[in-house]
Amino acid sequence: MKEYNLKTIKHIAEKVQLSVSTVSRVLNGKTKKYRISDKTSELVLKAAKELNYSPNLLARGLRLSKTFTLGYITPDIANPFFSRIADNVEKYARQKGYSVVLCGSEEDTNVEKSSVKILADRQIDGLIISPVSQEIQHILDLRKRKIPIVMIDRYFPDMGIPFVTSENYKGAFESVKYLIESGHKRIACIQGLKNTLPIMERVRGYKTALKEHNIEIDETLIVGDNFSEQNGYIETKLLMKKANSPTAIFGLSNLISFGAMRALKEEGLSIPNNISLITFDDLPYLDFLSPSITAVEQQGNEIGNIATKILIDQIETGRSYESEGIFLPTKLTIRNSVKKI
Amino acid sequence: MKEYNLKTIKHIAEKVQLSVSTVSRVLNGKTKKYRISDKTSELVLKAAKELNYSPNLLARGLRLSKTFTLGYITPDIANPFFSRIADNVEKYARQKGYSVVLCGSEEDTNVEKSSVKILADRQIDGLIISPVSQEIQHILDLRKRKIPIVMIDRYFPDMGIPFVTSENYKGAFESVKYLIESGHKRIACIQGLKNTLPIMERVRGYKTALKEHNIEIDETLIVGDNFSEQNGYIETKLLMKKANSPTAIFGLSNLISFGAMRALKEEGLSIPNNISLITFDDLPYLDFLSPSITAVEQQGNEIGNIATKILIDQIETGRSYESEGIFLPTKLTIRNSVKKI
DNA sequence: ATGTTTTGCACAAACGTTTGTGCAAATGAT
DNA sequence: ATCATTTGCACAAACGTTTGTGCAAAACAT
Repeated sequence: MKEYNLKTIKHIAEKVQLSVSTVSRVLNGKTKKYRISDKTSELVLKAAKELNYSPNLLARGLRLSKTFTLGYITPDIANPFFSRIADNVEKYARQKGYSVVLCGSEEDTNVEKSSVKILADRQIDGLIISPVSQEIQHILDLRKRKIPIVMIDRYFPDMGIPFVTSENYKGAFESVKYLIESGHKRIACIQGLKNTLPIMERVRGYKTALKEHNIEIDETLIVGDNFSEQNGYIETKLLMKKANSPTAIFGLSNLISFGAMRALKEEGLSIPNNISLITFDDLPYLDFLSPSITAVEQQGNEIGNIATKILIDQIETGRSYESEGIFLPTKLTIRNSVKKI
Repeated sequence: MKEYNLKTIKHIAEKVQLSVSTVSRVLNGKTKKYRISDKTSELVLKAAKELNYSPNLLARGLRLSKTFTLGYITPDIANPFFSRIADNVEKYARQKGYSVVLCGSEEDTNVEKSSVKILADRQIDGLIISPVSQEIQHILDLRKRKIPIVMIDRYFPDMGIPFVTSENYKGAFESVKYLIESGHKRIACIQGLKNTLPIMERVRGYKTALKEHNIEIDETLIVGDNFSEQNGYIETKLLMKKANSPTAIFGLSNLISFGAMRALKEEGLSIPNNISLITFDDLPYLDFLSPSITAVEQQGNEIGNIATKILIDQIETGRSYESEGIFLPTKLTIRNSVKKI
């Protein structure tokens, strides 16, 4: 295998006996502006092709203070909700000429902070993030550097940072309403991370639905504190041991509900006969379970696309996004996991 | 909000009235080598902290020809098999001080080519890739530039490029053996992309198992040609319309089998009474379906971790990996989707 | 006091780009 | 033939680092 020396603009310049500036201008299509003759232009292009030239994006980035790089910080890329978003973020970005560097926050603010710093040091042009907590100074710091940011799923309102999320309140409200209309009164709600807005909004939807139907809110039925499968599992176990156990569970995320299902199965409780279930996040397999599970669908694809579009728009126009938050409608897909009682 | 000017080494130098070289050396902990006094060292560190200095990784990368960046090219990050791998790749890399830029290939060689080029231009230190096809010149070109590469899942043997994959042959062999021992003779096999090695190996395992049990191979039962859910769906529909339809289906990936299940459900065929099913790729929900689905588990976490470890080892030692391929064992988890006949 | 070694740092080049400006040569006008 | 304009390109600086080398001043030795 023969040694392969990376070619630079300089090599082209030497080969065609021109200056690097001329070569650069030709390669960047600025021949008119700098009055490069067609003859030299062709010469340069031919040489570039022959040498298999490819620009060093580090150097360009350094010079231009523009890297065509986006950061994407996600709590858990293995979660299908986030991986679907990542898929769309990456595709959209690539189509627009941007690359995305993927960083995990592992649902841990300190990890998130260090990921933000790494991305900042890499001089990203913009950031997409689903922030772990309400601790956001590191994100505001980024903004001070004039780096556009878009939040996904989780967000902070009134900070002037645009976000794309679902109609969490409405989605939860409709679900619980449906449960109530099916005759349920003791409805448990297993939360994700408590101080995230989607969860706060979903819980608010849950509570409002109960109130509107004159059902007293039993705080002992509002349990859980993170997005893990384990959380769903444990809380379900505990719920079902209660003296006055619920007749329905509303799981506020896919993993939580999965944990709930695992617990119910272990306990020999059947859905929907012994207990009804509705979950946030729809996934294809939910339709194949017995019973199939009623779910609140979020538009993961659109969330990713829109967030990336907004971000790139901000980067390229310099304008900050006019309307702060975008709430995408959810859809309650009714299946067979809720019993009429 | 006050303007925030990014601080450079130069600003520190001015502030403490020293040269940039001294500052750089202090910041890089090279005080002994260059005999920087403790006094100046402390002075510099203090100033750096005060100014909230953070290094520009582009500039450093340019100077050092080392970016601490890995590329990860995957056919479909939304596929849980790949997103799990991505999760582990990113975590391992981060722990070792590397970032990963995520690129999709969309199961398309041309997209893959352009992704490779983008990453190369970004001067990545190494690449992890699940190549789409056997067309690999672009990957060999990367290698000519001395950029270490590790292949995941899909690979080409005997090219001197290390890879981490599953024991596809054995996993398939065991599955089909199990089907045969359950009394099945007409076993269909729905493939993914035909010219990928995992598929070739799985099909080989399938065929060998049949042969060893003196069952004639019926090529019309070997169908399908890509990894999509649709492929599984369509091929299953066609299979079940056949005069002599199979009694069992072996789906060679999670999405394929999911498509198969959808088709079977639509056709009103029940698993395992009307047809048995085994799938490659285990996922948590398979245990919750009725019936639960027998599956060949691949160690996604380990694949990601090992591949990243190998890659970074190569980058940092400069040695190419001694043994070319790593085959991780699969595990057949027997559930209730196969009927004894 | 003189010579030698050590200490402590600064200078400048380099990594590969992009771009404002300057300056000959070619072209045009009269 | 002379002057003005246009054409076509080169020079050099800059982006923020890192690092080989050079050179005073300080410390030491005699």
